[in-house]
Amino acid sequence: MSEGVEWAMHSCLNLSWAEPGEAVTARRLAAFYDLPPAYLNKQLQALARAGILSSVSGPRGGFRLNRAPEQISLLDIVVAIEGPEDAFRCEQLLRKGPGGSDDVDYRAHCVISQEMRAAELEWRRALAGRTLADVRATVETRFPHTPEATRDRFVNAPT
Amino acid sequence: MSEGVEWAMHSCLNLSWAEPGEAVTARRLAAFYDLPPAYLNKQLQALARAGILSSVSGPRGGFRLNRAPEQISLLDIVVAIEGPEDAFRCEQLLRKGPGGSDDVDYRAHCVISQEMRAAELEWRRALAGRTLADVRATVETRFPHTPEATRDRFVNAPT
DNA sequence: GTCATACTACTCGGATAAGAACTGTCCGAGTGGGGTAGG
DNA sequence: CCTACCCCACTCGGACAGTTCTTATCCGAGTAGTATGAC
Repeated sequence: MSEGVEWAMHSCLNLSWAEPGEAVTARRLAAFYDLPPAYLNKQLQALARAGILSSVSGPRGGFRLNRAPEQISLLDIVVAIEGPEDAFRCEQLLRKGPGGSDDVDYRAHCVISQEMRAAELEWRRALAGRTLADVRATVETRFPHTPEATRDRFVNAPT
Repeated sequence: MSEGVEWAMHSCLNLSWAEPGEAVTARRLAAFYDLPPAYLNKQLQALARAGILSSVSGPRGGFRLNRAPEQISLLDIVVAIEGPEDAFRCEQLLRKGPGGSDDVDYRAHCVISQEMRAAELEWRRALAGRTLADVRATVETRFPHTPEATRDRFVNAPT
């Protein structure tokens, strides 16, 4: 899995602590964890294309959450970065096997493909059932000073 | 996910239909689906290193299942090819964040890491709960001629 | 006829290239704010 | 003093290289079977 998923998760979480309506630049988000700003920008663009973030150009521009954290599942973020296709992609080997036919969609009929898909469905279900708001609430319970510290850092970023 | 996982699944399934004690060469297994024999051989080597297959060199050599199909879970095969590490690897970004410490293992404490791990655990649980014997039984129920057709092809492979 | 031996063909195994995907960087299009000159 | 305009700095956005991982291939080590020759 791409490393950008982790960056996107942490950045969305940090954005959820920003002042409402405030746009945060990719550079400031990158400064949190010493990430390459241009590359993080690329990931944020993907999140914007997926409708998770909205982007504003120019001075006072940046990114902000486009939906309430309750409406953003972890699966949404993963899909925005990794794409919608399954990790296990059935190449329909059975077409070339004994008794294989070109008219059959083996992605649906191959038992192995079914099992792999069922497993990935469990993974997706788990991620779809947790939202950014859940994560934020858990963090705030364990580390109550985090929202304040994050907002501070938005304002007083080292660069 | 590597394409080799699919090849390994189908090859293990085919091997489960071989005569007991019969070794099948990588070339014959590759002929099933027009796969590159040398590259499939590489995947079979990984399965052998993982203890799923046993390999025999020389004439009359090849690969065969090293355990009963009931003792081979789909997760075993995936791990043999893809390796044991998680798809989502936590880079411990929080170390560089506000209040981050070098002495904390954020793979265990970061909430995002925990959520991603929980989801992958569901995926692993689903794969670990299904064995090669389960898949074989399902295939034999739906396509009763498959075992015979497979053994035929082991003997009369086109090359 | 029987046995030992050398040979050959065949297989796995790891070392070696080609290609693709991920990672990282750069510059241009567009925008909002501030300064400046005029009224 | 107020207003309109222009300039500029700043940000996203997509196009452009570097690096790692996956995919694919090739040749050598080792082995079982076979043919051969001696006894």
